[in-house]
Amino acid sequence: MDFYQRAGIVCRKIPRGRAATYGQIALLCGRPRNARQVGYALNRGKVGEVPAHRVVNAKGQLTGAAAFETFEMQKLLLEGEGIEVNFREGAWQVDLKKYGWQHTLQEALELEREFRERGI
DNA sequence: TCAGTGACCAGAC
DNA sequence: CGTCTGGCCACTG
Repeated sequence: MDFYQRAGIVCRKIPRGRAATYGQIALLCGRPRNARQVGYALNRGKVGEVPAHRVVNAKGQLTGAAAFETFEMQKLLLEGEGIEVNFREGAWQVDLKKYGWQHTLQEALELEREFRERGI
């Protein structure tokens, strides 16, 4: 399987106004323990054009902010979609209970089918 | 070849 | 609550 291609497809499915976690993307790619590689892939632009600002860590922290044009960019992009960003525990973060992407089983199965169709 | 380092995380305690 | 561990793997010196 091509993990990076899968990650790109998954990222493009994150709905506007929602945030997904690295672990969640790894899970949807069929590699539940590859959260680190998701961050690596985004950092190195290995996943193509994706809404990378919607990807946060398991606590909702904007840990990738430094990789954007300016440090505030990710926060501004999220706020532009109606997502609240608060400074807590020494970091900017979103409330995943409110804004987390609660993907359905349907969506997961749909992705699996898409991967199979594309042979990745 | 090898050890260290990351946009990480679930589970164990 | 907090801290630790092992799993992941491309890249670097």
